[in-house]
Amino acid sequence: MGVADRKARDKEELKTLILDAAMKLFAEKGVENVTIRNIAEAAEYSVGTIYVYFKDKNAILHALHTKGFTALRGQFQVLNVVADPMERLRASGRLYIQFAFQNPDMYDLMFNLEAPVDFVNEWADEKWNEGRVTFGFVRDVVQDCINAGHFNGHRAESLAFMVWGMVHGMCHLAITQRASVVDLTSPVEEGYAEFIAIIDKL
Amino acid sequence: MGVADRKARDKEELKTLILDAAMKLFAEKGVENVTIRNIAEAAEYSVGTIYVYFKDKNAILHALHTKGFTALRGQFQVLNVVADPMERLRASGRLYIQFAFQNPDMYDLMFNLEAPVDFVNEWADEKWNEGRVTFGFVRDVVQDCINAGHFNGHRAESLAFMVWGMVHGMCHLAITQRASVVDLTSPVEEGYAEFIAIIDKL
DNA sequence: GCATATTTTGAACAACGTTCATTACCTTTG
DNA sequence: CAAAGGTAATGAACGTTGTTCAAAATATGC
Repeated sequence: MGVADRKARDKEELKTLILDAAMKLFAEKGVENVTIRNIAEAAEYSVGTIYVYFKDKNAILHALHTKGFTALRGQFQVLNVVADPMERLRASGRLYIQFAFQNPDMYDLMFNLEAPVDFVNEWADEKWNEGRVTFGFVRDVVQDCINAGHFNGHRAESLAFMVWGMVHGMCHLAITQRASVVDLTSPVEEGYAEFIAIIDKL
Repeated sequence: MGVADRKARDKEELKTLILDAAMKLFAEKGVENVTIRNIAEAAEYSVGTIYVYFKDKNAILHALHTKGFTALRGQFQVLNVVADPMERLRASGRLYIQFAFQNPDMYDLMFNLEAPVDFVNEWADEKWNEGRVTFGFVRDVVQDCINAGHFNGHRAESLAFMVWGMVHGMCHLAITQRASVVDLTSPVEEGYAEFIAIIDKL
């Protein structure tokens, strides 16, 4: 096997090597069907080595989950060039949907991974930073819209959560196959178009 | 143990007995942490008996998932007494949110259970009936609103999906702890209030 | 070149979902 | 009532999982 003929690699690289192998397998076989032994084989290391670099399987899932939010946040940065806040809001939703559909497995990991006991404090107690920053971007966009005179009588925090929930909800329903009961060819796109039409009328 | 001192019970009842035991354990320990052996012990039967009544563990999850949608559909029926379609729409969302928060484990099961291979046809190919009927209720409400002159220029199917996505998305984020990054005491309620405010202005 | 520290290994363990030959129970018949 | 036949319940056993850890391999320092 490949275990024999591999080169010496830097230590920190190994962590990302394992993560890359895991992510690749998740995309191929689905998160549920990937074992630590699979990951070890794909990374060309033994099972024990995986546990030297990651406390347990959940730590791998959690690392990928964070990587996903970092990637999404990075994509959001690009939108800062859009001057008009309303257009920036529209584009945020479009980009979010695009991200979800281009990385459905990653998306699934980012939102269906239940907070493991080890990370439960990091989750509930103010410390889930990637999520905080990513939502913060959306809230800031909404706040900019309000400052520009839109959404009269609405508050940024709650309105931003509604928007996040709407876009996430449609993506989640689609990715978990629940949108098959909707008689549309592109439910998420068409649903989002309804939202755009609504805010255009406000 | 309890296995010895139990009475003879009707055959079809045993299936629901097993399901009730499973649901109870899910609520107590979380879906992930419940084993077939747990369920068997709670139902006071042996492991093998579980497999007489259910093909495998997924069949149990799928049965509960369907039970959940049936229950939700039943709750929706009550709303038919609400004459005004717009008020019925608002009430549907409120009831949906209430259902999700009163049965978070059931809700998790209903939407996070990935379509098992055995049921994949039932899902994708037009046969996921409980879901179809439940969504159909929402679409009909929206259609009634349109017929009554509201939501000018919108289509019932896509608008209904947007609404479903919004309410589901907020509930899902809250139940999976993601709403902790939102600086609100009741993110879902306040987010839904924003939606109500928006449609009141249309 | 030897000793020490670090990294990698994979056999072993407990617990899981699942199967199936065996046992226990119930019903029918003479 | 007793024997026969059918149905329901059983739990030991199997393969696979996540995880551990003493041992082996490799790298580093002197």
